[in-house]
Amino acid sequence: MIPRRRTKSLRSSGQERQASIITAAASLFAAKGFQGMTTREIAKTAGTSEALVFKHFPTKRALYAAILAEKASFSELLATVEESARKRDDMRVFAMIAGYRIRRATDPTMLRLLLFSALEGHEISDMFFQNQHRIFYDYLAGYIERRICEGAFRNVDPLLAARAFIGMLVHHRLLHEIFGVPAHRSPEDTVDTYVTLFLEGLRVRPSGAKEQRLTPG
Amino acid sequence: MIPRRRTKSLRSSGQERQASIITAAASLFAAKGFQGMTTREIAKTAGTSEALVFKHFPTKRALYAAILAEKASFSELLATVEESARKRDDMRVFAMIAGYRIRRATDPTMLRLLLFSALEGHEISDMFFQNQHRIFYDYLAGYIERRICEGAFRNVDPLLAARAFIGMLVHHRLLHEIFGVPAHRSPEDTVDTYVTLFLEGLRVRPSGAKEQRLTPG
DNA sequence: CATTTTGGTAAGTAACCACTCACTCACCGA
DNA sequence: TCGGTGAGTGAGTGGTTACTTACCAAAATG
Repeated sequence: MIPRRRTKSLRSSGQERQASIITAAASLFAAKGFQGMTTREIAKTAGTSEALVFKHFPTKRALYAAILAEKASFSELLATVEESARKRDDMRVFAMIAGYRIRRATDPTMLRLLLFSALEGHEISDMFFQNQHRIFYDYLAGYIERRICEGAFRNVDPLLAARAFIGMLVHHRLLHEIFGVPAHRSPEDTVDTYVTLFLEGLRVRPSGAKEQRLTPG
Repeated sequence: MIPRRRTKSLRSSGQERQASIITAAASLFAAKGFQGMTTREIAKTAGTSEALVFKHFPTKRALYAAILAEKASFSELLATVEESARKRDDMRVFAMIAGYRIRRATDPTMLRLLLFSALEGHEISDMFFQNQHRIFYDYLAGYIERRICEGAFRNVDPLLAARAFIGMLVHHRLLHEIFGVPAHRSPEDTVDTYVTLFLEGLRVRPSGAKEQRLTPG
């Protein structure tokens, strides 16, 4: 039933082709958006004909849906973070998240892909964001909330705080990957600056020195 | 030379029409992007014919350039902020910037416009970012740097700190305007949370209580 | 009033788009 | 060896796109 090709053949299996089409389409989509890429380009990039693309995917939109369905989740990161979270090692928790997003920035095309799909307003984009990203914000907000209850963090809205932190990181990538702003600091320095800035803003102050007006008037 | 039309006429002046075409094109561009909007739609939205659009703008790209050229600058905001900056009223400086971007969020289409143009990689987008946004980051970084020299802020990279703050705000708008996340706090609360979080992270700690380990181990 | 200028358009055109069709050919089981 | 099946394609199709052309009429000008 399943064709086991033991020797090299001139033809690919259906799954191989399908994967190569998705890969080609994904890179084109990240570069040009849904409207910007043509089915002819996709076929050429995938090394096949346009007709074959439509043999695998009934419409261009269906191909687009397949792209998003294939894309990564944060489960890998969350599992690693969870360990530091149990130890209440705030610095490490946030540094890992920041490092994951800045240093070895997942897939450089992911941000473009996500933004394009959101801007162009495809329905699947919502699902993508709800399933992949909300859990991430919720996890982080949950951690912050716990630390507030434990008296380690100041009493702020946990979800806003989580978004503030992710906001620093996303914006950083936005500037670099979308707007082409050059990095003027090493990734390590950058991660350290953001994490320290955020944690210092969140941690409770030593008691007795509640207010410190720096400038009179 | 200049046609002074004292009575209503059936025809608009060149400048009026040009403006209405740009307005129509801008809203369509923000909604669908450059590739997503068609010249036919632009004409229909502007209430004229397609041919007239091309009488005013030689190509679709030229029209796109006109859109970006028309769009706002931050000079208004910067002038208002400058007053609080002279008084060294940190809270107000950052609250004004945050309020400007969150409460009465400039033009809700601006962010979409900027992102679309950056993603689609038009050359004019670079110029737009360089001229309109860099000065904003540089101004904020300059203020932070001054406050560091004065001993009010901790010694962090001023540009990274500025980007961190703007990042919180941009990300906030991104979630709401692009990804459709509902606001669960009032704009005032949101601004206050972000500003406090950021300023607490930036201000120097009261001397004598440098380290406060909250959790042993 | 005649004329020039300017605002405005209907009706194209060539190129390009997503998508289809009729067809060939490689491979495999029997 | 041979027929069936799925991989693969060249050459379209109708519709849409950015952009043109040829022409018209309302003002402005004198």
